[in-house]
Amino acid sequence: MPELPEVETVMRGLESSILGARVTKVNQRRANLRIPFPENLSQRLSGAVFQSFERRAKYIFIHLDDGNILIIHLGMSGRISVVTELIDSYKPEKHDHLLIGFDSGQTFVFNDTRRFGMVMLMGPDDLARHPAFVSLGPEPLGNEFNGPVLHAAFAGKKTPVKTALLDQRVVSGVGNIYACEALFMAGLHPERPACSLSIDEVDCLSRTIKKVLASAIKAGGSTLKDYRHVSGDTGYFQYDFGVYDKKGMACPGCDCDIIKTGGVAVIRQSGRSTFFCPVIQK
DNA sequence: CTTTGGGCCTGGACGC
DNA sequence: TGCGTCCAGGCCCAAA
Repeated sequence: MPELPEVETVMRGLESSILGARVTKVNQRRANLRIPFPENLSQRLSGAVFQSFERRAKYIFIHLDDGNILIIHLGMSGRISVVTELIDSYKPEKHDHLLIGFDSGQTFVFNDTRRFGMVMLMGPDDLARHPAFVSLGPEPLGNEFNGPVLHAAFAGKKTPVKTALLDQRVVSGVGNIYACEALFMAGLHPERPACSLSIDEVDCLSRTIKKVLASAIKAGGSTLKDYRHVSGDTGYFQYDFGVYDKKGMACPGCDCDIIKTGGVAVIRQSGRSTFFCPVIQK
């Protein structure tokens, strides 16, 4: 489900609903998701204040007042909701794996059907050394990400540009939807070897990545299936997709005859579906 | 080193 | 109605 815009939206929702709340009780309802829950999670969280929130790549960092950081990854189907209900009166639903109750009377609910999500808890030193974070590429919305930086990251990479964009060491936070959409907006064919793009093409691509991510954040992310804001609302960027999930349809940039062109095409690259317009993406 | 493929899970869509 | 197959927003690891 969640790529950068969805994770950013969830993080902002947490910020506006439980900033400064103190944990009163934790109900961990199974031993693991993709990885085991942290040891003694309940004891270590109890009494802690959720002091600030941050997104890095597709991870949410929650800074606690004891200096530790609660890290959450939503995997494919992870969903966080904050309900105005005491933890003891909340009736867990199927796939609710972690409940955190606060002194504000609210309850944080982490639901994850497929259990590809992750929860970690560690101090800043361990975080800085952790293999999941050391090799993360630049944040695409920051100034540290631009055409020259992306061009350098593509240098020597023969892998298709679409696949390269999914590599979190190249740029962090971009997933399958926004990789397809950014390439579409840049008019670039997804099968081009990453190293074959000119400076100008990569410059354009770096701008379309920023643009599509920023637009998607404004729209509150894309809801295909599981994804919801912490309030339960859906995102609506899915209505702005140019090519993703639009096999056989006319792309919005193209007035060609789809009977002749077949409309939006789908191919498989490294096991993932890539949607693109064969007419305008070269 | 780079790149690909399989595995981790559940459930929905589709074909028969 | 049921069964089998394929597919899905991500990430990690083994193998080539």
